[in-house]
Amino acid sequence: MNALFKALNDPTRRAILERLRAGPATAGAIAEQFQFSAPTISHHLDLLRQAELVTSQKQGQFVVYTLNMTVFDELLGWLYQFKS
Amino acid sequence: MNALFKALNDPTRRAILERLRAGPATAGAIAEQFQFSAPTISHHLDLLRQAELVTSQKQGQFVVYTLNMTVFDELLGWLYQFKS
DNA sequence: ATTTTATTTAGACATTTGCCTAAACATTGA
DNA sequence: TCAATGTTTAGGCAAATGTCTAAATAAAAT
Repeated sequence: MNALFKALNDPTRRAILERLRAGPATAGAIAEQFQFSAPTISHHLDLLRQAELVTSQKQGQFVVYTLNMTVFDELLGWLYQFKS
Repeated sequence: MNALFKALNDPTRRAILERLRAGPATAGAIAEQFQFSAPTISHHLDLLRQAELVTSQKQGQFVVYTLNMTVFDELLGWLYQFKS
């Protein structure tokens, strides 16, 4: 839960998640959309992975990142306790 | 949206929200439940108020904090885009 | 009036965060 | 094998964060 909220508490990381809604993408393709350096984006991706918001698979020299929507359910569950 | 995620990115603040599910409470009553100093809790309450997750009304020398569930809908809306 | 009680504001300090550049690692292609 | 490409790791730095104590503010009680 901590890692989840931490990962979401950054506009760049939230934008990465929104980008991945369109489908999996390589680290490089993701990095192209932002003005930050590749290492910076790599670090953001690492935090998203720690929160299990994304998964990564190595494909040759590329690393493909994919949204993991499973974790959203955990978050929704936490939020729903406030809806009653 | 930024203030919202920022406010949620702290276990003490999330615990305060959960405390307020049981009903409104004064700053002092909230602070009693934690090991932190009153100023620290006051600061957390300030961040929750900035995110509009809580409202506060002064009642005599007390300040009563109340959950504001309205903002949760905004968050649910953001999450929902990932569910399809 | 003065003191007590409730809360916030101010200022300091250590830790965490987000960014960078340089270097390392891993895979592909000449 | 050597060079090019894609990505991560390492290390450094400024800004933000979470905590504290001391002081200020405001209302209540004596």
